[in-house]
Amino acid sequence: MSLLDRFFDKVLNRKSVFRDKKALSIDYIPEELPHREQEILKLAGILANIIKGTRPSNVFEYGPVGTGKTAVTKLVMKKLYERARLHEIRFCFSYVNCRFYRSNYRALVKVAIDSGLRIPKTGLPTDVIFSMFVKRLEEKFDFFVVVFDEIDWLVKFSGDDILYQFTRLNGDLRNSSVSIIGITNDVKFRDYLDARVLSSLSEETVIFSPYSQGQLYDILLHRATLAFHNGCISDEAIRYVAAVAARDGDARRAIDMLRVSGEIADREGSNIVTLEHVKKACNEVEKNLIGEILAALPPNQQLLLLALASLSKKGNGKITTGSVKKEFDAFNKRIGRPTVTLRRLNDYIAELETLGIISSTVVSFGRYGRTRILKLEVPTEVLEEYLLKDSIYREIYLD
DNA sequence: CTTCCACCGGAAGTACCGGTAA
DNA sequence: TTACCGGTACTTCCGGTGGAAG
Repeated sequence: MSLLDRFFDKVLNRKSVFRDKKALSIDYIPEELPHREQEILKLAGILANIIKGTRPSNVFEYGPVGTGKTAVTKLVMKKLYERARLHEIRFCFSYVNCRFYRSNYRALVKVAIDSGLRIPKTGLPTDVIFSMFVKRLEEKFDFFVVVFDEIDWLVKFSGDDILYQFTRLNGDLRNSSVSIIGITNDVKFRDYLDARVLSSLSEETVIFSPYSQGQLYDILLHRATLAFHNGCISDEAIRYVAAVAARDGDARRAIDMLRVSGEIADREGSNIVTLEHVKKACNEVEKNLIGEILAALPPNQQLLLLALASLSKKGNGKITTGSVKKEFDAFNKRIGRPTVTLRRLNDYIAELETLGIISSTVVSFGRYGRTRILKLEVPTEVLEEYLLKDSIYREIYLD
């Protein structure tokens, strides 16, 4: 038997610590959501009107990342759907993650498709699709609920036109009705929303608060019993994850860490997930997060970060917009790629700032102008590790 | 007090792309 | 094929603006 054959056999025969890894995936929705009973009941209470035959209020859900907004909503919608079918109520819903459907047009198409219409991804005018959707509603459904998850992305990129249209849709509908659930974690979201839309959107509000360490422990324990074989994860490991994640009460990150811990244990051929595995996982998750973000960035933004890194390495004081622009232009010239205007560069800076990769503060030097002071929020070594994989970047960076 | 620097950031426009309907 | 539709990725234009210098 060859080396490889023996290796494959070994992999095949190796026992995994996982019983059901799906239970730790991001889009897994368990039947039970510990410590979210209040929120589930509140949301279900609002939507239960559908079973009774009256239109439920629009709902606005607010809370930081990883507090169960999406999970609670999906769970309630699923149960509601089953229940409505039981009572032969013509009910349908659409779940739109606005991070992916961030233009009015795309979001509308997603909703229309979920209502059962066959719509091309592009090419049709918006109002045509809207009237197709309205017709569909009148013909097929008594109730329709649209969930806009991460609704702030939609509004930020495309304004609130579509929300306005949806909120006033009920006035035109005779046989059916539409309700909207908006979900966000952006505190400032309310500021850039039209007052009319805001008031009709928040007929009801459900607030989600971060999990405490104890609550995180319960959640992790619950998921771990689903995902791991009995006794394949130590209690101290779970406690450690709960403690780390308690910093920002983010259950999604905690669950992700648990999954990676298990993968590391498998990789090392261990039959139990130990504290060591978990500690490694914490580092890996953190690093991967940054790496994935950096890799997904458009080349110009990567180059901007490189320019920033190079300037901060030279270390001659504060880095202003102007100095970055100069370095950025120089880099582009060396690669032989056209550069962009300062206006566009400002947009890059703003985008990188919302991603948390850089931070900036406006300062005034009086006579010597007003500008922004830029700072990298990611260690330069980490940045170099991920960006200098590209040989073109290496050439221009190491001067 | 006024000036004026070095930008900021909104609005509108341009070019190109992939798609549909007639 | 042509006339649209919407998206992306910019550019052009231009009216601000905090505060040291004059």
